[in-house]
Parts: sequence; structure tokens; C-alpha cells
Amino acid sequence: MTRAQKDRLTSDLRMVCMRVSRRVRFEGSGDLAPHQFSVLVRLEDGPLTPKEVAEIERVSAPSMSRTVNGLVERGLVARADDPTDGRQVILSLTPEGRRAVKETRRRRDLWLATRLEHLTDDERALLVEATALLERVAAE
Amino acid sequence: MTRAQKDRLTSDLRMVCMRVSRRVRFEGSGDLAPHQFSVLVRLEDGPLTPKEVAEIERVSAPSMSRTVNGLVERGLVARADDPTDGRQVILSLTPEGRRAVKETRRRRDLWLATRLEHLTDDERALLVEATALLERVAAE
DNA sequence: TATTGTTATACTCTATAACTATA
DNA sequence: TATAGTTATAGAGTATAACAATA
Repeated sequence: MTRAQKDRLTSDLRMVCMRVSRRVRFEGSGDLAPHQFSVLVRLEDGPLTPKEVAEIERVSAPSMSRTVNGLVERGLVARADDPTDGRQVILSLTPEGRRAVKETRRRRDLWLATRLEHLTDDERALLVEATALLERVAAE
Repeated sequence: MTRAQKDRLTSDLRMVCMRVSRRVRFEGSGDLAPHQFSVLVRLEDGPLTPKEVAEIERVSAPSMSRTVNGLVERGLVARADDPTDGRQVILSLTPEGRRAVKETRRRRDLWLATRLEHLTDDERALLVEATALLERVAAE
């Protein structure tokens, strides 16, 4: 594969990923702002402290405080005292929070799913392979 | 292909597109904020009025005013009076603005290009086909 | 004294409403 | 009177610096 072909692939692939991403985010945006949704997703696998979430999301502690406040007020996240360390707070998803994450995912998938229905099985199989490849690429 | 396989593809493909998009934007973010870069891209194909750019970007007119101010101050966009309608303003890219767009694109491609180098020619050929497919999907 | 989290303050991008200039 | 653009003001996100409580 020539340099020019590689460059073309790079640019085209980048652009199409960004376009799909933008469309999905736009179509599937519910009443949760992106930074709010991100926090809920982080808490999906188990409770975390505000500091941990802030570091994962690369956001300042005060900023995370604000975001968490909003989510607690909406009943999507629960604050609890750490029994062993009085300085820490433990954040976890409420059942409603878990529902909100699933619902947002469902809405985002819907847009893409209806479009993939128009493809042939062979074309979808190709995308399955390409997705696996891209997962390796993006994981580096 | 079963319903479950299609759902899995939908979700995996959506997530990997979003991840690539996020990484590319993060790695390739220069000194231009996303909303500033978007405006420059819109002006790439020719001059537009502030109102037109605001509608394309789905942003309010005052918000666009602010954004344009910043770009004009940085010498990336030029304001000009419309000779036929004194109410209107014509926005266009300056040579520096055009350079800034190219430079940002180059930086974004760089991240992905280095990762694609680690693939085999066959794998890259697969991605070429998948990209073409995704372009059709995203265009709908 | 170090660490966790919140409050105080400021800056940026967003919006709607009010204003200016032109058609 | 209607339209293009800007200015006035407010709301939500971000940040750093200062503070409170706990280890």
C-alpha cells in the first residue's frame, strides 16, 4: 500500500468516525449533558470517590463537585460516607441513574441500527471485522 | 445475521467510532477550541455571512458574533462589508486561517496514521472497504 | 502536615432580550 | 416594518486559590 493510499485511508477513516460520532451524539442526546453522562458511565462498574472520577475524567475536583451535585439533585447518583475514612465520600448509581444510562445508550444505538439494517449480511460481516480492528487501533 | 449479532455490531461500532473520535480530537487539539475550528471549516469552501454560519452550526447569532470576534482578533477570519446590502457582513478565511485548518487536520491525522502503520496491508485494505461503507451509512 | 472535599471567585461559551443600522 | 448584527445580561461549565474536616 502506497504512502498516498495510507494517508487517504487515515483521513477518510478519521472523518467518518468523527461524523458517526457527531451524528450519534446529536441524535441520542437526551436531557443529560455529555459530562453528566460520562460520570454515570464511570459509576456503572461500581462506586467511586469524587476524586477518582475527577481524575478519570481529567476534570478538577471543584468541577466534579458541581457535576455530582446536579446528578444527586436529580436522583441519579447517591452520596454516602466512607465508614473507614471520614474525609472521603462514596458515589454510586441509583436505580434511576442506571436506567438513565441504559436509556441514553438505547437512543444512541437506535440511530445507527436503523442505518445498518440497510446493509447486506456480507457488508455487516465486514464491519464486524473492521470494528475489531479499530478496537485494537484505538486501544493503543 | 441474528438480531443479537446486529445489536452487538451496532453497539461496538458506535463505541469504537466515538472512542477514535474522542482520541483524535484530544490528541490533535491545538490552540483552537472545537467551536472555533468548526467555523473555520465552514468558511473553507467560500465566504459566508455570520447568520449563515450560525444556522449551519446551530448556534445563536450573538454566540457566533463572539466566536467570530475571537477569530478576527487572531487574524484567522476577515470581516468585509457586503457591497449590495449594508446590513450584511461577509466572513472569509485569511491565509493564516486556511493554514490553521490544514495544520489542525494534519495533527489529527498524525495520531491515527501512526497507529495504522502497525497493521498489515490486508488489514488496511479491510479498513478502506469499511470506511467506504461507513461513509454511505453516515450520509443517510 | 498531608489529603479529601467544598466554597469563593473568575473566565468562557451558551442563550434570550434589547438596541442600532439598513432595506 | 422586517432583517442583520451587536451589545447587555444571565446561566452553566471550566479552572485555581482558599478553607474545613479528617488521617
